[in-house]
Amino acid sequence: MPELPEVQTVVDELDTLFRGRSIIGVDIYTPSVIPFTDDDLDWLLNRSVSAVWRRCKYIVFDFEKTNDRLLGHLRMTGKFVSQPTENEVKHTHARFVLDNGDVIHYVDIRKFGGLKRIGAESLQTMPLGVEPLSSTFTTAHLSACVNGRNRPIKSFLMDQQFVCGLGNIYVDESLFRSRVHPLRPAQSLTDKECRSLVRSIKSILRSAITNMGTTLSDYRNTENISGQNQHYLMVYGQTGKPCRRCSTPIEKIKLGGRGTHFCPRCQIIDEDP
DNA sequence: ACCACAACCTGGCCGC
DNA sequence: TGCGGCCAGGTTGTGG
Repeated sequence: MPELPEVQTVVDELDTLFRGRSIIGVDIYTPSVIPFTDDDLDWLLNRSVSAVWRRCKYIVFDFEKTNDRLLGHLRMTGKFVSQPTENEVKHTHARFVLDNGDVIHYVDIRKFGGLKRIGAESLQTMPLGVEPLSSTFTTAHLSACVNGRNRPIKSFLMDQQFVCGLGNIYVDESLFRSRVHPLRPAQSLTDKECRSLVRSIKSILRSAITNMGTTLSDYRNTENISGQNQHYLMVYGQTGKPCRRCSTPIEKIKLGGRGTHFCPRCQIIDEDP
């Protein structure tokens, strides 16, 4: 479910809920999802949270008086909620009780996501690329990365080791805005197209964060409220509908096992027909 | 080194 | 109603 804008929305709320609070109770219902040992629980209980933040699509909990952290990932259907509905109670795998009485539940239908304790240096050794909203994500960086890579530009952008945080929705939307066909070999992009893509990606992610993320079915923020960005999608999930730029019906193909949406007229493969 | 693909789970939807 | 098949916002391991 969640890509960078959704994770950012969740993290902003988690930071408000957790920062400065101590975790005074932890209940684990599904150990495979939240594999805390007794040792981990001893470490965690009564410890104060200093910050909750995001790296790519990972959620990071920092604590006082320790260099260890909690690292979370929502994968497809994970969410943190303070107000679970009846339907979600059966998919709750853990709950955290804070010293102010708040209770935050980790809910995950498909059980792909989860939460684990990591050491201080773990984050740096993970194969994660640049943050797309940072000043290090530039035309020069993208141009250098696509050099020598023949895979489709969509597959390249989905790979978190070059640029991280993008997923299926925002890759399709960014390629549409920059009029680049998803099947174009990455190395075939011109500098001009790389420049355009960098700008599209930053702009689309920022708008999605402003809109509190895209809710298609599962995604909700911690108060179980939907995002609003789904109302602004140009190609994702728009199969058969007229392109909002040229009225040609939006097409959907399979690329790397993922549904891929594009306008066959705006996003051409051949640069000079 | 690069890249495609199956696997991990559950639930919703569509067609028969 | 029921059942099979396909789809889903992500990542990882395997094998060519």
